[in-house]
Amino acid sequence: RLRKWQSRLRVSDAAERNLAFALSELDRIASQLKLPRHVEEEAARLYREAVRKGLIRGRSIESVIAACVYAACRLLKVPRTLDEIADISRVDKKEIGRSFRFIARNLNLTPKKLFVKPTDYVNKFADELGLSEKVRRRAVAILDEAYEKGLTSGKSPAGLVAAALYIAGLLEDEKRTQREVAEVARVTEVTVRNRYKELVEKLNLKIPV
Amino acid sequence: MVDMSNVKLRIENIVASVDLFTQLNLEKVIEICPNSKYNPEEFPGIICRFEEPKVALLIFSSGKLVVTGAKSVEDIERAVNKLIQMLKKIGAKFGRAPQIDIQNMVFSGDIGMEFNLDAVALSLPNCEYEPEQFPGVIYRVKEPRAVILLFSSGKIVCSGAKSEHDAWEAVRKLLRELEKYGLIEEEEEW
DNA sequence: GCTTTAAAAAGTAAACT
DNA sequence: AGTTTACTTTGTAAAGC
Repeated sequence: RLRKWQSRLRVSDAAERNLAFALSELDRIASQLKLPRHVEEEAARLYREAVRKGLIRGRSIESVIAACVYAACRLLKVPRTLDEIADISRVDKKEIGRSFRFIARNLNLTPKKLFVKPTDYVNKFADELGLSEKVRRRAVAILDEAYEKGLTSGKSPAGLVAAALYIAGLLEDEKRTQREVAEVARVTEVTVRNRYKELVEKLNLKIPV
Repeated sequence: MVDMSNVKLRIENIVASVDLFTQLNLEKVIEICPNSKYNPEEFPGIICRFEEPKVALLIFSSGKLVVTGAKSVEDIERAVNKLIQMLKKIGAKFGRAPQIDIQNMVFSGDIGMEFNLDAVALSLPNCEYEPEQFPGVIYRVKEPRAVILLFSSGKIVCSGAKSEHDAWEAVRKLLRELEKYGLIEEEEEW
């Protein structure tokens, strides 16, 4: 009897310790990424639900916390790339991505709920690049037309937004280099060039020389 | 009725497990396998490649094998028989015919139509689509058990099926779902 | 869970020219 | 700016850590 009681105490002790560790890790990530409080709270809620459903089994607490942060950002439309989260997490991007897909499947986080409009990324990247409202609107128009013409399926949203901002910058005479847009979007210059090439060709854009 | 007349499937890879029902001394086996690799510290089996038929074999001391890379079941049988002839030269005894089980067949294919994967992900239940991580929609079919990767070009990859018939059934089920959610006839309405 | 093996899809990354 | 090679995803068995 006493033994059983003690083991239950031990189990809840471990569970509490794990939760405390998880929440401190969440705090660390949230403050470094300067996430709004509601995003951090949503990530904590997702984590508790994941624990309740036994989704942590076989995964590290850190990868699940990072995955919950990414999921909360997507759910609440607060753009953050997986790379930004992976940079400050101890686990790599691949592992966080796996945990993210696993919790998304099991917490019914459908693609619809997780969908973030390219527009939201436009504003985030444009903020970091110091681009005007005019350039942002032009970039969104380019992205909308690209979507209508079926040029976006399967492509990295970050890469598309980076190229759209690069083009919009050229068209509105607020040029940013490929290197600059690639850096804020966390994609390579080659990806910016590839998307740029396709958008300019298929949307018949005239780039001023 | 689902129209499968424009759908194509092609075998790309077959994985089979084999039991030779004989214990093997791997130290002796490596000496007769030309292009082979054996590092028990990193992997317990011998990794051996045949050029004809073109397959890769994993050979274990229990006498069990894994044959991968084959394009037909016949290739697997030929590879197993070829290995048995080689093993006989180093004194291995075979009292009965090997047991071959097909474990996985991978197909590449084409549905013959382009897709707006955002639209597919929004309406098709139980699918995954994370273009930042992988360009295709991942769709799992329960019965027959298989997974289909669907790309915007309409090209597909079907893996996990245990027969060509199962792969076709899995693709048929995906098409039924796509049709059910109005994702098939689209062509202009992106 | 991991280790190793095979092959395709289409996108992106890393390393070069 | 563009090429080559390599890696992302899916599934599967083997023996052992």
